[in-house]
Amino acid sequence: MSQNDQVPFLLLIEDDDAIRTGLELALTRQGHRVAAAASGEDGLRLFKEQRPDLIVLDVMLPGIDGFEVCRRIRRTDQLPIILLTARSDDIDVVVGLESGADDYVVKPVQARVLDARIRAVLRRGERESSDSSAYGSVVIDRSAMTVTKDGEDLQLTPTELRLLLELSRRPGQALSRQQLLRLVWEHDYLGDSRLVDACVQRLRAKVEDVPSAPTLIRTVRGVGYRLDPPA
Amino acid sequence: MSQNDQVPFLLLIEDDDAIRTGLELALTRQGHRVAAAASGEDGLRLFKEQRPDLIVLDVMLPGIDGFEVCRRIRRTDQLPIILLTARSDDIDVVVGLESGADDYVVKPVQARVLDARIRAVLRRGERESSDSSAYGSVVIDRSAMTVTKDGEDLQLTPTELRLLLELSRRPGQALSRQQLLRLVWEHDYLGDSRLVDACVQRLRAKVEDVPSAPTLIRTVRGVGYRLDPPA
DNA sequence: GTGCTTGTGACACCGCTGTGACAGTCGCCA
DNA sequence: TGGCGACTGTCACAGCGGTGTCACAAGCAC
Repeated sequence: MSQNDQVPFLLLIEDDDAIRTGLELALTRQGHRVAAAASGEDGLRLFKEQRPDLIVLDVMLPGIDGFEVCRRIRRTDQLPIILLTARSDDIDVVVGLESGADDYVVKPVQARVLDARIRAVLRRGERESSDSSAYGSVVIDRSAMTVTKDGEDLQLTPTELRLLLELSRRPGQALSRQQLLRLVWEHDYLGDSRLVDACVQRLRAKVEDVPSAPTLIRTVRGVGYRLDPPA
Repeated sequence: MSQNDQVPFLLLIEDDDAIRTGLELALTRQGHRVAAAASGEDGLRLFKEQRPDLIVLDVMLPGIDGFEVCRRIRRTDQLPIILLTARSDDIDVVVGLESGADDYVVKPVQARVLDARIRAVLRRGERESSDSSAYGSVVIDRSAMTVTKDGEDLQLTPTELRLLLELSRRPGQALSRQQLLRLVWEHDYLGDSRLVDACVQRLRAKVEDVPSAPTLIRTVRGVGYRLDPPA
């Protein structure tokens, strides 16, 4: 938020000379400060020395590969990491996100695409730095314990608020009724009552534009519910 | 506060070497002056010697833990303290704020996020150190220790005044009855007495235009109370 | 003692919450 | 494509719990 004036400092880890120097040039021209490394080892060293704001990391590296670099960094730090992967290989994507990366880009990559991803990831990080998060017109303020829609207070009840807070701690992740029961109600067993559904319904009535066609709190059939991150 | 120049002077207390040196570097690059300590004892000593403008304090420390460091500092000083906590553990958060911290950040932490929080807390502090703040027609004068409404002295009792001051230290933030009890009364446990409510009621009677429909001191159902910042 | 402040407990009120029945919807399979 | 079964949405209602309010007595300073 206060950082909008400051130039982001990136670390680019990529062994292919042509791609590395090309991206370094392009990203510099897009207004970033860039450091570059040609191997995983050099990358980790540079990371510790220079503390970049974000890392762009090739997956296929000689020696320590990108996934491993990612995991090692994640042990102590949570700066954004964008993976560069050779093909749109879904397995790679999964492993990458599991190893703690924030986003991935498929090679060959256009500098302006990469730049757009970089800015998106940095923006996301800044939004999370405040205690509030926005889902379309709905804004959750964790410190004030209020939820607003188009700027107006939604007056959620305590249970509705807790439910929304728990969902928003894991945006995009489906939570079962059991899990929600534990997280929100601190019960263990739900009979066959409509407890969770009823609360979700009440929450939708306040939060959604069209409660009968929810776009925020989605039903995951056979599982439970999921809070969709903003588009 | 010994340092009144432009660059904020931070004290970082963190026992993990990797995180400490990493954050020290990153924060320095973000434009802060940073001193660092690896234990609670060292931290307290450095604090007395160097008088930083703000402290970033890990909770899990060998020997004196972060909460205790926080409490000891708070006995004599009001400088902003940001806690670093291992997980988004709600209990930790509550205890942290009760021990007198101004904010908390969950580890692993992104340097950018921490920087944003630091600037936010410092900004808040600047607003406060101007010794008066206005909430609509209600003006709190910290140096005179008076509260006026439409220019007339409200004659708050000592407890009412302390309650209002604690609320106004965190405008817009909901505070639980437990937290208020610790901050204002320095008790640990509230039975099921209406202590906080009664005091809030008396304060509202003096401060609000329509005490039965409060606009300044809002009830946050299931949580506690919150002082609304001026529109 | 006098006057003010503060903590306590009783009480009423209001709105939240959980329940269960029923209707509606979705997906699967023939 | 249509039907069936399972799953989900919806609703009304009664009980409950949190909050506002108040009176009173103890504490305290003068």
